Amino acid sequence: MGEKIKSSREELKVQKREHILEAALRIFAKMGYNQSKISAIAKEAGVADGTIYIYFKKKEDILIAIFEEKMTLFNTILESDICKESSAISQLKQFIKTHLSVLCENHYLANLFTVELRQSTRFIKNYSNIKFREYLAVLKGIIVEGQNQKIFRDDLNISLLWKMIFGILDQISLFWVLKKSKQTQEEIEQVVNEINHFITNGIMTKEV
Amino acid sequence: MGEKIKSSREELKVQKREHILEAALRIFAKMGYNQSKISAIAKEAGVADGTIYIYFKKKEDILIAIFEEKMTLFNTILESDICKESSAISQLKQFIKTHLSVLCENHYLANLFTVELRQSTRFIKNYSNIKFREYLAVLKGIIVEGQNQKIFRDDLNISLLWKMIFGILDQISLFWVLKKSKQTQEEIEQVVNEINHFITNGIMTKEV
Amino acid sequence: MGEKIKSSREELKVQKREHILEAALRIFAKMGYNQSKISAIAKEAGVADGTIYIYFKKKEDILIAIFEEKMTLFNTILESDICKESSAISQLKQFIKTHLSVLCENHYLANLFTVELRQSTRFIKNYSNIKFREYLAVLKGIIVEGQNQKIFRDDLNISLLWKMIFGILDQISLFWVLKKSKQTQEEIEQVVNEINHFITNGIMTKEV
Amino acid sequence: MGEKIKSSREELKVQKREHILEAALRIFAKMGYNQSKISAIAKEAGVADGTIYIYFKKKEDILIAIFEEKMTLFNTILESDICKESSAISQLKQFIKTHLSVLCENHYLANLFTVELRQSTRFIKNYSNIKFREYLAVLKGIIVEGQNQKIFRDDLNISLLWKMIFGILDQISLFWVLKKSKQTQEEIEQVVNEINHFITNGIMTKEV
DNA sequence: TATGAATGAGTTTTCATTCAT
DNA sequence: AATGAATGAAAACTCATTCAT
Repeated sequence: MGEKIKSSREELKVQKREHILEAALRIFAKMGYNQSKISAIAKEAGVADGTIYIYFKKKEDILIAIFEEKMTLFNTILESDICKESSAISQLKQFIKTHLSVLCENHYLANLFTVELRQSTRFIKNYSNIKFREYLAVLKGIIVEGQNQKIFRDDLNISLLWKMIFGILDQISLFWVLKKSKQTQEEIEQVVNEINHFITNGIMTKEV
Repeated sequence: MGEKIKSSREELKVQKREHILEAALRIFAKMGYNQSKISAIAKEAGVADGTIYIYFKKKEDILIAIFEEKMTLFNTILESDICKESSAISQLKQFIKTHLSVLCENHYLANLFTVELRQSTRFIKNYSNIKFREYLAVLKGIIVEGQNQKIFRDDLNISLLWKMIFGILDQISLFWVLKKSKQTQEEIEQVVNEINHFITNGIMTKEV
Repeated sequence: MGEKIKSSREELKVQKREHILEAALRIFAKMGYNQSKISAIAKEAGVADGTIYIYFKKKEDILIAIFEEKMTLFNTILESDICKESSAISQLKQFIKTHLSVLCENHYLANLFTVELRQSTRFIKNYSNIKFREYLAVLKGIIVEGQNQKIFRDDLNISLLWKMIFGILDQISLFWVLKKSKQTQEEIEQVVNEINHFITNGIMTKEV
Repeated sequence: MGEKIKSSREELKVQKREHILEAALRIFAKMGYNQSKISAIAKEAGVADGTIYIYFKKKEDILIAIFEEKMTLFNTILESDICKESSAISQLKQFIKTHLSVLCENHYLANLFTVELRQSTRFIKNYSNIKFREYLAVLKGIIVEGQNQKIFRDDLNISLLWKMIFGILDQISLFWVLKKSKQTQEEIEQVVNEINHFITNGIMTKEV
């Protein structure tokens, strides 16, 4: 019984923590990390300023926690979507599609990933970025798989390639964030196809 | 005579302004924009804090002024390098090479372009980016030229393509900025070739 | 119980606000409004600089808050003193006496009313002066009452008259503030009589 | 010849000084003394910031100089107007009229006298106010003259009386300054008559 | 655990005044 | 004498973080 109460209490804590993170995500997206005041986040979450510090040690920890949490979710979705596909070529396409769809669905998150995260210098430079490495592992896995399947060229510089692909997706997402209007499902589909075609075949005309 | 004195005075002002911008660029690179104190910039420039405000109205204006100035230079170099090449294919390669070389040469500038500028809400959201549009015009020009020369596919979505290419170059530069070690000329050459190959031909193996 | 705690907390806030206002009044009197630093007020009140800003948004708000508070008290005393008198002639005399006595008693307040308030552009130009209007209403009431009682002339220009009477009292108070030495009860009595005589009968010799 | 050149040079200096004072008066009236920047005065006067300091040692000296200059002029007009009248009763009326007319004519000056001068605490408290004493001497002279002529009561407390009369005129002027609209000649005449009646006869009905 | 009042270090910006030209 | 660029002290105000209740 004591256990149950305790676990229910802990569950409440987890929920409140989640609640604060969601509030912070909205405030960060609206104001930018540096302009976001703890008091604004507290108000948005409906708690007192001090309460924030029961759940997070420093302001930056909120940013990191959101990233951790969201990136975990992001990776989960990504992996689950990818494993449905067997050929590397369709996996890659799915990777592109999931990346863009999820961020398009969640504007706050897209803003965080493409804009805010670069603002926390310490974050970019010093934070040992396990979750981002997991994201990359998925991408790298697809590439290597494609090479094994003899679909992708053997001479690809993988560490260069993932940067290029991530750069492409990040830039498109950034554009959508700044544009602010949401894309339709068809528009996303179309863009995914074009990106996919670009990545696989490049821009040159087919030589005879 | 009055004219000469006046123009010499104005010239001094221009020089001092330049001096402050260079100092600010170094401080921004070292500390990040938000952590850079006006007093640190003033000290680096060897002037009083108040002097900064003779040349710039607000701190953010310094950031934007550096961008304007450097981007102008950047575009000049870019255009001059491009016009030496006649075929769109070699122009594109040159575009990649110049972009990466210049930023690799100038670490401070690369940091500003890839990291600091995204910190300025005003810059990224409200600033109608004339210099950046000029940069894009060059890139778009190359693409269209390539299409006219029947080298590049006719069905390319240009506004998507430039984002992808810019995304690639931006991401590679960002990586180099964070890595901090400078690339050798050979390494750059190698990366340029690989990026160029990727953009033109994609990642798939040649089908028979 | 929650209520009680809350109300006790709120009571403490009210007290501290009061405490800051009293401290500010002393500092304003010593240094003048413009020369009074927030840090000096905070020190005088025994709180941190930032604490001031929990209670007042801007420095000028402190000035206005003191005025509001003190003027309310001032009006209360005035009305209570006046209503003891039945004839307009004795009411007027009491009005003069109370005005001068209260300000003579409270040097800080006199300084605020006669000197500091004129320093606040916002106060003097934009502030719709409810408390001052209440003060005037009392004065106007006495005049009209005197007219009804056929004691005061019927052809008096009331809006001119209150300015004259207020001008007289303000000027005498200003003189005492600048003089710094306190008046004795007898001196005040004497001055009140003379002012009263002046206002009621003017300066001319009685004509036969 | 040397003399002439020198005197012409000195005359130019005097003119430029005057020019700066007029500019400062306008700026002080528009912005208030504390909000008036030296650079704004310099711009209004069409000179460089530094030039101001050739003519005045400190910012406050400009305020004092304006006061000296304008008060001298004010006194001159006052005396010249007064000496035309022979009876103390008409001199007093003329005093009231000149005071109000001049300040009504010159809004900037009225603002300076009624609002700005009280802002410079040092000015009010420490400045040995010769010009103001001259102004008072005129007023006192009229009162004493009236007593000699047996027109004004013998038991008047002169040092109290001048404060009352000055307080009245100052308050009416202040009201006009804040009101901002200019009075017509008829309105002034009317007010002068009413003030005069008040000062001479008070507010009571004539007893039989 | 939750609160929110209190803290005070920290930073941008202003502006009277100076002084080399 | 005139200029106006340079100075740098000064001060209002902010806000992440703490801690008594």
